[in-house]
Amino acid sequence: MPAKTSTLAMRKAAARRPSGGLSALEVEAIDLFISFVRLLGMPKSVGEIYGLLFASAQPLALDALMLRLHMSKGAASQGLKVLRSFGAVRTVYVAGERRDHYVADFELSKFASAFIKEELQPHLDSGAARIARMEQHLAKLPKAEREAASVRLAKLRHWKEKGEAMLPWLLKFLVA
Amino acid sequence: MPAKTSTLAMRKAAARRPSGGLSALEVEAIDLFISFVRLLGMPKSVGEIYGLLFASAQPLALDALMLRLHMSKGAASQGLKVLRSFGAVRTVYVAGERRDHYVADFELSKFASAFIKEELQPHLDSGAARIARMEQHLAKLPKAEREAASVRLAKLRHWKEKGEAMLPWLLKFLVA
DNA sequence: CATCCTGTTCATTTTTAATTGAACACATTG
DNA sequence: CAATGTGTTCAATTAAAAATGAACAGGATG
Repeated sequence: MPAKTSTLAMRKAAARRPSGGLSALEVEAIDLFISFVRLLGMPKSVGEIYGLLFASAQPLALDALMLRLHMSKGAASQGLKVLRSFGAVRTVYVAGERRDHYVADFELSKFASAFIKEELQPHLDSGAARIARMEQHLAKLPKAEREAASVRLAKLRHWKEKGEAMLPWLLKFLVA
Repeated sequence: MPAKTSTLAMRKAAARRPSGGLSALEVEAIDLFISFVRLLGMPKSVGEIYGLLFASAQPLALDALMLRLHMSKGAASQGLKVLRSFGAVRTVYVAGERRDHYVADFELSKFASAFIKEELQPHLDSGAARIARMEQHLAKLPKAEREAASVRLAKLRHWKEKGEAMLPWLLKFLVA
């Protein structure tokens, strides 16, 4: 059974901008999230979608997003896919509606932990693998070069350890 | 007076690859730093340059970078410019050489603090400004919409504060 | 002071990333 | 079971970012 998710006044307000007029508040939210997702290296369409859902009092379906953001169906579908994939957005049941309706999950930490798990962690791992390989190469160098190189490698190892120490902390901080 | 920065053996090794042959170690270092700078949203040429300087036992001049990385003069010049700008790289005096020679500064924290100061901090600031503007808009909304929106705004404020709390800590952690 | 050397800048080109839109698969409906 | 509604995928297009290379400015050199 659906919860009462919107008031009559809200529905009226939404009806007043059926095909794209965005309120000043919505525009600010969208801008905010565009720059946020860009910082994480995601396409701006993802920020647009999340921003609008974040600001919207009602759940929105794919065509509402297309219409109000002037975005193609493909982009909206893909954007929702990545947002779903890390739980930043979820579908809600809307009585008598056939199409999926989406709402934003307010836990911003979902962005952060997805970023950490999908970007930072793999980078650290491949970095560690590369350092290991460099150690192999090191052994084969003539002594003169080896000494200079091993100092540098020690630096890399140190950074790697620092990164590995930081990630869990960062994750905890953001999720808390 | 110049310090003794390279041995004869090193010079010979360098001479063996005058125009681009990169050692296995250099290739690994370059790959590592390419993926690192990409993570920070910088062009890969910056990672190539820093990677080669990091791995190189001798200071390198602009043409050496061009030659060994197969990179245009413009790209090398620009890349060095950004690396200099946050102190990841510096020039060293080399006796009897007219052109500038560069070495990598090993404090990786320079990348991190540059990123924080030039990317994260401005984002947080503009985010704060946007939230303030949203609060203005909020006041003008009809009551029904205002209530839902103010819950969301409170969320945003909370994230903003979290970010502001995190940055100094992060900076300290990385520089330490 | 004319010439060469070194490095920077910036308009153009190339490369890479994101978006579009049409084809498709699948479910629903009459 | 045809027709319609909904959402996904992916080849083609468009837009954004980065690299190139030629023009330039300033400094050294003879």
